[in-house]
Amino acid sequence: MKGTHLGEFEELVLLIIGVLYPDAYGLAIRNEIRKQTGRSAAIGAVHSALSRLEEKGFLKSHLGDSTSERGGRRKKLYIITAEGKKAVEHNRSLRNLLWNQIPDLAWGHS
Amino acid sequence: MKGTHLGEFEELVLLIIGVLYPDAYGLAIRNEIRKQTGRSAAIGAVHSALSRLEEKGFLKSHLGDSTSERGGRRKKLYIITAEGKKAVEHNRSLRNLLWNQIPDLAWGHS
DNA sequence: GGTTTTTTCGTAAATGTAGAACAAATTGAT
DNA sequence: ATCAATTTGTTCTACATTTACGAAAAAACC
Repeated sequence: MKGTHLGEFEELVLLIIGVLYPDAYGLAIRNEIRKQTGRSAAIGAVHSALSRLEEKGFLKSHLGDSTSERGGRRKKLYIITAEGKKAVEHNRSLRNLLWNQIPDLAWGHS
Repeated sequence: MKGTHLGEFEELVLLIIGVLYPDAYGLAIRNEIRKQTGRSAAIGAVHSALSRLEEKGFLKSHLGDSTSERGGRRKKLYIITAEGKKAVEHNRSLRNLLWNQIPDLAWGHS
């Protein structure tokens, strides 16, 4: 499955980076995940997902300006690549396709 | 992450089971995945996802009729539970929420 | 017994989780 | 001005869960 698919957490991170554009970096992503989903991801989890996504070509990174205000290391900012967009859209349309083929009866058995 | 989240492949399997209702079982699921997505999943991968989904309470299984025609073991048929439905819908609405917050500019950098 | 269909089992690889260790930038004290 | 303390952020290391693959075992029919 290497390199080809988007894991569940990876996809979440990719979407969050879109929401945060253009100021998406590790800690901000972690905070936005908590804010939007209530899920508390460890910082290491976020960064390892980021590395994998960049390896796969779904993200690109660059260092932020050094003109920060209050101390702290420079941010590593991430943006979505064309490949990343394609992957997210592919997932989205596939799920919609399947969703529409599911008969009402299939839902909700106890 | 145990028990709480729906992995990427697990979610796909869950949707396919809906599409196949009420005749979803291991091999049929494998074939439908190939048909709908072009992705060729190993039979073992499908069954291990099924086991986990059932453990998590997202699926329920029962053995199919023994009135088969040509030899072959009895099928283990799967249907989605109310919990399973809830999980899929939760994922769906969360993604839509995020999707709608992504500005156009965020997409498609090379 | 032999064949067919399907599930179960064992092992390996990729992804997800977690937090400590390390690094760089600012602040404040001397 | 220099240096330690603080703050903010990333990298590293270890382990758990999920996904992948295919051989082996089961069950049904001839």
